Formats: sequence, C-alpha cells, structure tokens
Amino acid sequence: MASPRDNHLLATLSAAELTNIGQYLEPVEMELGDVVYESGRELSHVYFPTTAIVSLLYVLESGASAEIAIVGREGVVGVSIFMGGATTPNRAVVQSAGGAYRMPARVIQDEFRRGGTMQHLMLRYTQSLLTQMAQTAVCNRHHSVDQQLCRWLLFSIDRLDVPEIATTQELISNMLGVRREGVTEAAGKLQKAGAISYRRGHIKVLDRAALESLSCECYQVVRRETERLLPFVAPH
Amino acid sequence: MASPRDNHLLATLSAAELTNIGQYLEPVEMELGDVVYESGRELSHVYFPTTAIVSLLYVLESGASAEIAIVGREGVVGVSIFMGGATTPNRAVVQSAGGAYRMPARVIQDEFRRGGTMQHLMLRYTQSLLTQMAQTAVCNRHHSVDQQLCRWLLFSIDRLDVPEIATTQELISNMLGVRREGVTEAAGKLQKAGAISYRRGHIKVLDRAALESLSCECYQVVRRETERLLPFVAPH
DNA sequence: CGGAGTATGTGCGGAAGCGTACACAGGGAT
DNA sequence: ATCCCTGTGTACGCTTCCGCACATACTCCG
Repeated sequence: MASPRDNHLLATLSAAELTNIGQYLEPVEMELGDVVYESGRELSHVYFPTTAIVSLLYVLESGASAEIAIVGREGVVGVSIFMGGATTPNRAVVQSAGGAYRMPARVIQDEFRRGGTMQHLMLRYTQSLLTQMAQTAVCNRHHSVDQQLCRWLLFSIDRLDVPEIATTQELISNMLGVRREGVTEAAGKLQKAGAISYRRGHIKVLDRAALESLSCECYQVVRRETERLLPFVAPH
Repeated sequence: MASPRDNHLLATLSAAELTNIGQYLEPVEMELGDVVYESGRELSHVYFPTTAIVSLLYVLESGASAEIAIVGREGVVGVSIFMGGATTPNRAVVQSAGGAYRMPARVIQDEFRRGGTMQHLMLRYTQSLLTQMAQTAVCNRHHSVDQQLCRWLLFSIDRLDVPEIATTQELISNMLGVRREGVTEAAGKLQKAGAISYRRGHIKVLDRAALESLSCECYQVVRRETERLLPFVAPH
C-alpha cells in the first residue's frame, strides 16, 4: 500500500509538516480513464499521485485532443487551486491506474498562504509544469510522431516502478493528438528495433537507452529542468 | 511618455503600493529583436511592458524555434524569479519595440513574499501564462498556419494601441515555427480577403472581426481565460 | 537618383501525416 | 471451445507543409 511519502512532493516535507496535514490527506484509487477534473469545473481537491499517472489534456471543440502535461508521483494535479484561478480550461484524465492522496482545496490554500516549504514546493513544481507545457508546444510543432512517442513512453515509465505501461495505442494517439494508425506505425518501428515489445493494451520498454536516442531533445530538457527545480523530487 | 500604470498589472496596485515600489521601477526602452533574457541565464530583473511586446521563444538545438507565449502590457516577463527557479529554458525577445519598467529580482521577490496584492496578481498572471502555453501546444498540433497567423495577429494588436504591427514575415515565421513562405501565403490570403493590408515590414489589421472568424478557437479561449483570471488587466 | 540589401512572391518535388476502409487477431465472456 | 468485441496491421489517395530555388520589388542610404 502506498504512503503519502510515495508522492515526491509530500516526501520533501518534514515529519512535522507532514503530520500537520496528514489528517487532511485522503487516499484514493483511480482507474484508467477516470476524469480527475473537467475543463472549467471548480476543483474540490488537489491530488498527489503516488502510483497513478494523470494526463492534462485539452479537448478542442472538434473533439480532437492533445496532452499538455503529464503528472505522476513527482507532482500534483490542481495547481490552479493555489494559483488563485480555481479552474483551468483543461481536463485531467487518469492515464495509468493507481493511487493518489487528495487534500481539500481550502487546506492546500491555507498551507500555501503560510508561505513555508509547501508554498516553495508548489511554486517550483508549477514552474516545472510551465517548462513541460512549453516543451510540449515546441515538440508538437517540430518533431515527428516517432520522436514524440519515444518522449511519451519515457515520461510514462519515469513515473512507474516497472517499465511497462497498460494502455492502448488508441489512448496514446489521443494523448499525442495524432491518428491511432500513426501510433501503430511508430510503435511497430520501435518494436522492430527491439526498443519495446507490446501486445494488446500492454507496452513494455526493453531498451530505455534506445528510446532516449530516438527521442527528440524535449525529453531530456524537461527531465533536466525538473531535476534542477526539484532535486529531491524528480522522477526515477 | 509611458507611466508604470500603462502596465495593467502595475495599474492594479493601490496608490500606496505603487508608491512603495516606485523607487525601484526603472523605465527601459527596448528595440525590436532585443533579447530580454537568454535561455538558462539568471534573470536580474522582471520586466513590466507598457508599449513593448515580448515573445517567449524556445530555440531548438537545430536552430528552429517556436513562440511559447506573448507578453505585453497585460503581463510581466520573468515569472521564474518569483516562482523560485531563477531561470527558464526559454529566450525572451522583443517582438514589438517599446517601453517597459523593470524591477530588480530581489525587490519583486520581497514584494511577493509579503503575500499581498502583488503575490496574488503574479500568481494569477502566471496561471494565465500556463493557459497560453497549453493552448499554444494544442494549436501547434491541430491548427493550420492560416489560423495560427490570425491568432498571432490578434494577440499582437490586443497589446498595442493601434492595429498595426511593425515586423517582417520572416520574424513572424520564427514565432510560429513555420516557413517564411508559409506566412507569405497565409498573409496573402488575408490581404485578398480584406482582413489586413501590408507592405515591407508593416502589417495593418483592417477587419478584426474577419480575423477572429478565421482564427481557431485558441484565440478566444486564451482571451476569455485571461479576462477571467485578471479582469482589470486583460488587454484591450 | 541609383544601387544594395532586404523583404516578398511563386513554383516546384517530396515528406509526413490525415481520413477512410477493411482485414485480421487476441483474449475475455458465455 | 467458441463467439464477439476491441485492438492492431496495412493500404490508398489527399492535403498541408517543408526545403529549395529563384524572380521581383520596396526602401534606405549614399
């Protein structure tokens, strides 16, 4: 069973700080596809994933979508609560089933206002989120589906204990904002190259280094920046 | 001559608050192409544009680039100073010459820590930046050069007093991360449609409504969200 | 007023990705 | 064991955008 400290942000708090807020932390289990929050809906809680991975998606009027950022045990879902906006025009969807701890909006707001470690952490994490979004924008403009799939796989396994992802190519295509067939083709190439193996709904990363070399620079840039901003928090 | 209150964030402060920090505000003039900060370089000041417009760009190893966000009189350049990260992997370039007020990093940090209006404003503005970046990511994935040019023109004139932009198609192509020829073609269509007129280095918006209807939803989404987050600050 | 340098117009061939259609196969449910 | 649903493989024509090449035209500067 996961403990709050399995979330790397919570793990950074001192024992005293964690005890203080512990009573407000509620463990939740999240299934693949669960919508943690809907675009424009006011958030009641922030979520600190432990084993779950959550994708921040933007869904266009046409129904097309694209992943904006990915949040796992290194982060928190719902920054708009302490940033002051209460809502965002994005949807948050569970991309990999697992656990999280959630905390009522008012509690995190109070903690944040106190201005201590928690505020510091939340702000730095939010900056890493800015970096991730910026890089996603550039990547969407300039890099191929093949490269982006590598980046996406790396981001995902960095947030899991085993290099194995339970998801379909269809779902991945929604995240990347490309056709399902595009993912099939790209995944086929990676499998042929021995970098991954997969079967219906399961992808296993066999050769992490190969993925890194086939990926665009975006993966490393975000990873390094996250490590810089949150040295005790970065995934892996 | 511009006053600090020409920046909409500064204008939101009370007379007393503004007087307090007034001594630290230094007016600066910025030329087209000036680099306000370089990727990874530590920022010495935050910049509050009044008449200038600054683009946040990411420059890839290949030299290709893409605009991540655009900051004018409604915002502030250098959020990483108060977010705690000190640097970002982006470059900030003056996209339209004009004035700004700058403030030493330590001063804004102290103001921010105080936790009053200034902190509140900076956080909400940062959230609006998150929205802008997220939308840029989606737009880069799903929308055509034509649509993106409309969006870009609208964002620009919203931050200017007159619907006229002094820039070249080459520079616009760097912002959008597309070929210069692509911009030429798109601009040609818009001119033929009577929405804009241009000559070497100058673009005039003739029919704002036409641009809005030719633009993708991204423009309105960001605009509305900015107005929601910063009702007394939004451009226009 | 004329030339240089820069900005814009245009026209290719090619690559990447899209939309569509359909065949096939894995594996859970009965 | 079989059926059926859902996930994956493959093919085709089409659109958009890219990379390149080069022609033209504006405007600033001497």
